[in-house]
Amino acid sequence: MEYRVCDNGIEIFDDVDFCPRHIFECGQIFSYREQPSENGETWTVLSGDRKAVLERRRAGFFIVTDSPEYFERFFDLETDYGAIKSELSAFDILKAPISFGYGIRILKQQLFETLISFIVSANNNIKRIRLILDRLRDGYGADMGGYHAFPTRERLLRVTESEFAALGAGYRDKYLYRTVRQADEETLALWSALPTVELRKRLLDLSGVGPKVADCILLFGFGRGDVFPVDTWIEKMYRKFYGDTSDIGREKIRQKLTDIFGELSGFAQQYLFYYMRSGADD
DNA sequence: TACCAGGCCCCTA
DNA sequence: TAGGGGCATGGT
Repeated sequence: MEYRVCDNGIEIFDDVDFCPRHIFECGQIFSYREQPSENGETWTVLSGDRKAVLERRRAGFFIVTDSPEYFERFFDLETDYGAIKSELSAFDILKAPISFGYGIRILKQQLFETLISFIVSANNNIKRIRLILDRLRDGYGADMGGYHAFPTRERLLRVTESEFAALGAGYRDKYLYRTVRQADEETLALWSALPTVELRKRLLDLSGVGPKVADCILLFGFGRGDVFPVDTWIEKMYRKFYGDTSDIGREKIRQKLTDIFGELSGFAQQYLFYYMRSGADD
């Protein structure tokens, strides 16, 4: 994909392998907003303490930001999604989902933010996840002038269980309280050197992190493509597409799907998730 | 008004 | 090791 990094942002000369709506609404991130604008769509996205605004251009987009290099990595611009889609299109099950979510890119998000966000995501709906995480940013994140940074672990150490509950986190309050004490940004960064299987074990030791949440952190934070998060939507998809009416559990579904898609599991999963959740499979 | 949501924890057997 | 009840709360 053709793009150019400049002082005040990034020019994207493509609207096929890069679509903000697909990227943001496919469920991998919660801190974004669409604004009505004259020339179509404008999006704001926050990552850690940084911000970017995406504006429509004639044949692509312009990403306005003070941190172009950061967002070049964040949007995974160096990866050839055309090649990934081409390879995955060999699977019948993915033809329609890829056609539907053609502009998806897997974001490379902050580790601590991804950890906290996906603990909140468990057994929750996306609108409420966004609500809770917005409150977390506004309540405990540094004021960056117009928006709040994602809170640091240092700051969250001073948040009580009942304060987490007051954000609307419900019974996840204790998971958040415990995990903030179990994991810090530096340790998570060190874990980046571990192979996926070992790294997954470390994540599963954290409170509120089960198989599905661990796989999301591996995919959206650590950039591991060899994981396939299985949630309620993927389970529905699996049962429907493969006509499986047995009592197969999510762990076995996960094993089957990672066997099928290998190193591209995470990408396949994201096209399928977006397709299913949008109700486009009817 | 029920049922559901990008599930996890913890107790049984 | 596997299975299942319980769980906060907002969306639909």
